[in-house]
Amino acid sequence: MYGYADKVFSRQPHAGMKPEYHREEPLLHHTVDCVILGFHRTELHVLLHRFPYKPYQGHWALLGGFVDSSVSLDEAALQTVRRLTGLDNIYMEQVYTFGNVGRVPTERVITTCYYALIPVEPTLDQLSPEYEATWHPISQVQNLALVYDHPAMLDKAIEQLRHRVRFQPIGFELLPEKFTMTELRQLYESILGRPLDKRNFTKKVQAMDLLEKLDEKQKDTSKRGAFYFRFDPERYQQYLRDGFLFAL
Amino acid sequence: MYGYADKVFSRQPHAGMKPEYHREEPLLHHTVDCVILGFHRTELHVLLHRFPYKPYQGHWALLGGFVDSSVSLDEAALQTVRRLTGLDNIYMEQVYTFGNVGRVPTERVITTCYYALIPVEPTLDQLSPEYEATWHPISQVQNLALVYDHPAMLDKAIEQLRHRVRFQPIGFELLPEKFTMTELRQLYESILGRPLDKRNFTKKVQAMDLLEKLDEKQKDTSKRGAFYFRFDPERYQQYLRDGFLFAL
DNA sequence: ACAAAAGTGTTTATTGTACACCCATGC
DNA sequence: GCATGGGTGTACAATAAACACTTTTGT
Repeated sequence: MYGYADKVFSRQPHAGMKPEYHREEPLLHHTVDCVILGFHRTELHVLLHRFPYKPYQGHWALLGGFVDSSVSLDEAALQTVRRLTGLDNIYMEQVYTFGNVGRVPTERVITTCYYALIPVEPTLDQLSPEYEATWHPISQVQNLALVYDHPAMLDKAIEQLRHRVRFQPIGFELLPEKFTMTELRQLYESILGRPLDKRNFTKKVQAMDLLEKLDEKQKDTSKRGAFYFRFDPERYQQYLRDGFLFAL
Repeated sequence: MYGYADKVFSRQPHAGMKPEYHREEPLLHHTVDCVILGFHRTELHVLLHRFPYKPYQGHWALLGGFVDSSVSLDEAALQTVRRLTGLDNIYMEQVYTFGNVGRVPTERVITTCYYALIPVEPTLDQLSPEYEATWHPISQVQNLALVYDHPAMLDKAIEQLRHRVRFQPIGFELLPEKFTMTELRQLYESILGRPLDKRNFTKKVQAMDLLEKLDEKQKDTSKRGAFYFRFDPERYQQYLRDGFLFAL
């Protein structure tokens, strides 16, 4: 998957077509785990839940789910996010598949990791309560002792997002409809993990002709106020399709 | 996996540890498919075999294999290459996991795609004959009607190799010990799918201080002869670890 | 009046790109 | 002597990076 979900619905699952040469082949458990990312305040956050099973009960973990034979991997990942957040039509991307034998001590299971980009605010008070899920700033996660190889999953997801950010726009998925230039820059700073020059950043963003400056100002963070911008949806879609090179 | 195989051996496979919450979960077939790449003459080639099962019997396909619960995904991929070529200690990288429901018409199977980089010459007359495998120039493969979603796998593998080539050295895996500057350039041209300026290429490669110029000349392709080079193993390993930026 | 964040251009250094001729040799 | 691929340097353009002061306004 790359971008928004292709709607691939399940069909009659191979009824009676199972060929001879598959009959005797090994069967495995397969799960998806989702690195659900959002931008809140000045930093990227990840949505974690408290792991409910021993021996890691109570530890923080990415949310995941088993894949059964009626859904695609992509759908399974989408369902996981939907189950937790209620959100649909989510931007997701596959990251990597973790398949070492001992990665989950109690069980052989292969896990495909996805990351999802979602807006944080809509989820703040409607996270499905059964999961005890909360948002954590990316910079704090290393202190959290995630279960299994979830730290590696998170690393790989961030690495991939860092790469992606250079070739396609991502703000739409993570920012509210209206946002200030400072917010956009802080988003990129948080993803890339380093400060960016304010003037050069503004220059480059404006050169892409992707933003529309609004008349309205945000006055929360300064007396003077900062102009809001929003994405030009057409240019945004075009860049999603064609890509760009956003050297920061 | 990234680079050479970690030797992860199987251990006692979870005997008696299966937790309650896994007992009832769905089981699936999982395979690995390998895009085995090599550089021959002036072009990148891919090793394909004739698919032995209906309904695609006789079509060209990537070689793959089932994953069972005693081996990691990486090991399964290595075994696949070893089975076909007899080669061990292969450079491999995971590409993507394909998990749509209908991707294999007869069966629900999830497949993780890897690419492997190997030298072609050692394999030329010792390919395991039971597979009817042969090398095909990358530029010709689109005419070949590969089975299932193997065309997409090949595309993704090449795309990833193109990306990789910009950040880490790869010649060691694909070239003989001694090679000419022209051969090295043709390798990069074939991977990137576009011509590269001879002078600029030489300049950039030499600036990396990665090659050692030998006294010996290759005289096959010209009267004048071309100097052989070889990689400086230490610098090569260093670049593999630390990466570089090789803007071509 | 002052604190706090917003906004705005220029200069310099670096890097990428384009380009053409002579060289060495085997036939 | 000529055909074939091998080998080499320079000039120009584009891009990235560094950098500091003025503006606005709520308190």
